[in-house]
Amino acid sequence: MGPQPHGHVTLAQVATRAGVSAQSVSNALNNPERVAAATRERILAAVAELGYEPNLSARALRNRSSSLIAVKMRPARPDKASLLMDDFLYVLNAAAVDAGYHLILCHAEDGSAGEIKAYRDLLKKTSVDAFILAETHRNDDRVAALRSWGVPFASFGRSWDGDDGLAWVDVDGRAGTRAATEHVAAQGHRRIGHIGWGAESELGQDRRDGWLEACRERELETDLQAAVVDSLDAGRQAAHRMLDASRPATALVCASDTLALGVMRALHERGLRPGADVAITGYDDSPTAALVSPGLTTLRQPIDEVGRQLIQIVDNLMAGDLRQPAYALPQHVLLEPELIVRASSLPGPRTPVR
Amino acid sequence: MGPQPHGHVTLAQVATRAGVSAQSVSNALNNPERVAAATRERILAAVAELGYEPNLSARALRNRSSSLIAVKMRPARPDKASLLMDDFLYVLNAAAVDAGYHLILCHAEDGSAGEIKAYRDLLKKTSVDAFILAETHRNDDRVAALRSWGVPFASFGRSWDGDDGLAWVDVDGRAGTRAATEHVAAQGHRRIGHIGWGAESELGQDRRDGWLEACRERELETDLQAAVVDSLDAGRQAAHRMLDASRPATALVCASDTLALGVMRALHERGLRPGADVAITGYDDSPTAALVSPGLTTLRQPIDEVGRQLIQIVDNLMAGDLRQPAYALPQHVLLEPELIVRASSLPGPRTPVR
DNA sequence: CTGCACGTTTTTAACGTTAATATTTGGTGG
DNA sequence: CCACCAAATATTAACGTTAAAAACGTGCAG
Repeated sequence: MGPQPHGHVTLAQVATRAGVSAQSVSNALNNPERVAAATRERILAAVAELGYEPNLSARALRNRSSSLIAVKMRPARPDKASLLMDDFLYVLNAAAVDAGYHLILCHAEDGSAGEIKAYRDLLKKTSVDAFILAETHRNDDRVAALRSWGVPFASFGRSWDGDDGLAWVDVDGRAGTRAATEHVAAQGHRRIGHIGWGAESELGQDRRDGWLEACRERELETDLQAAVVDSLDAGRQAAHRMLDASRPATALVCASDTLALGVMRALHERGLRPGADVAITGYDDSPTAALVSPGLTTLRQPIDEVGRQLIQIVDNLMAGDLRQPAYALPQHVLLEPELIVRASSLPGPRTPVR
Repeated sequence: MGPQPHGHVTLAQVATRAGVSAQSVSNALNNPERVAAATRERILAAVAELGYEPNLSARALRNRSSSLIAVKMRPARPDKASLLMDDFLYVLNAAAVDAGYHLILCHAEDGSAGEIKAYRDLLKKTSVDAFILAETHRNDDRVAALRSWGVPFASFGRSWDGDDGLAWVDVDGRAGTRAATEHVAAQGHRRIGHIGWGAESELGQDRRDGWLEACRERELETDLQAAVVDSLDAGRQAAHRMLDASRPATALVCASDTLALGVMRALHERGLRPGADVAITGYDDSPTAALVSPGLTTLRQPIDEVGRQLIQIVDNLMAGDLRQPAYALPQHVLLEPELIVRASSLPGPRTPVR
């Protein structure tokens, strides 16, 4: 009585079983209101009995839509605290499956030429329905390309060039860094430095601004700042500079966990203790942050929510796509990060007891 | 002169352009030897000119194969050093794309019931061509299910029940732990403890065996061992126990970076220095290992190679599938991990200079 | 009793590809 | 000059689904 061992059950077989036409079965499943209640029940019984599942290839061909959403994989740089890509993919996929889609991975170098070609190929070949981008920047080629093709897409990371047509979900970096700065200020710190990224990074500027604002409100000096690349060693060297200053930093707010871990390395080299001697905060709540000793105070991005929202946006776009090709319903979602306080920013006991 | 703005180019359009039938175009692309050289060139020119890319949905429907390989995403547990899933997916995807496939993510709880149903659904609905599993264990339901369905699949992680029909790629955990043990022994350590996982984990036993062997060869005691769950806190507590022993450990070889980081936490709590006071080694070379201070000595798994091999195996299986349904060409690949020596296992300078 | 509208169901055709089969072409040997 | 063969190309049909149009009652107003 179980389902067939092999040879996928088709619509036609279900139709025969239920004594109706194939189209009625299709309707019963996709447009239930079009078929009479009694017939519908009979059909659904046959579907359940035979264990029918629609063949997505056929449906994709017929509908010109694959229910696949493409996401780009980035290589995990060895030097960096894994940027929650792992978690992000997981929640994104969960949300996608929930909404009836599947995630398909896109492979391309970060260089935009090959990347755009990869997108186009994917689009032409597999009929990918939508794209999820991460880390868009000013004048992003990918955004231009995807829009010119009329494909629904959404970005994790806002449009920095004030492009209202772009749908995005982002996390408020300024508010995050501000919270971290206020937190260390509340511990009594007055010489609070910031280690972040160069001016070419809009994200970096945003995070730095939060520190600037918080310092100005408290009339703290803002001379201790560094704009470096995102690597352990860059953070380490910047920390050494700020600790060698005539009036050295007692707290360092960083734009990433990677940089903060570089600071910890510097302290380790100087025989100083994170927390007790110098307060440190990072950004991202990478797995590493919870695992180092002492634990790293950091900002957790609500990626579950980011994932859900992104899928919802492309889902909407795909529905709306039927009426308007573009700028139908631009959506922007700005979420708040959460400050996770660990020992790296607290004076703590001299010799902690277990 | 560019390709059409929209409305995907079809085989028929190329055929018209080249003045041949659609089938000839199909042949020119898939079975070049069947068409005359002159015609082939004319066709390929038309293909290039129109920017034709085959529609994979149509091809999937016709061929009953989607060129999609399913991989399961796991939730990244907060307590764990990100288990290289990120990197693994990246290299796996790169290898897949290289071989003409795409990776599609599978979502399911780890509980086997729902997971198998998810696999089956994917198989029925999308015509997924193959599966990649990770961390198979003894009497794995998934292996049984996939085999019963006759789907090609390969596993990252060997078959622990001596199942020769299962194709797998794995990394030699025993050799890895042995290398770590020999490394600390070479530093002069004589009281070398091991913190690993319980007997239910075949992987854990394998890694422990490497430590046991290395100790026995050197006639070192093996009384300092702990079998715990894979969490920071478990590692931390086990470390405290081994340091409280009457003849305490001076080196701790761990089955994972997570456990090793727990040991570091314990040392931090006791005011001891990793490397200088107690040598520590981990396993996996998670991003965290390079970022903590001091850096964590650990074993790097050659995941690039793992990814390539896995894809090659399923690729072979899919080719061979035409002749033999199963046990056609079972493949087993055992790779060696690489010991990455960092400061956590070295006596090092008392106060390192930058 | 005819005609018409409505709710329900079936038929037809198409999405783009390719295996299987059929047809054409050019060349050989009888 | 015809029969025959091989190579090259064309035609047919099918993969499973669904939009669109057609067909089928059934009830109701004229």
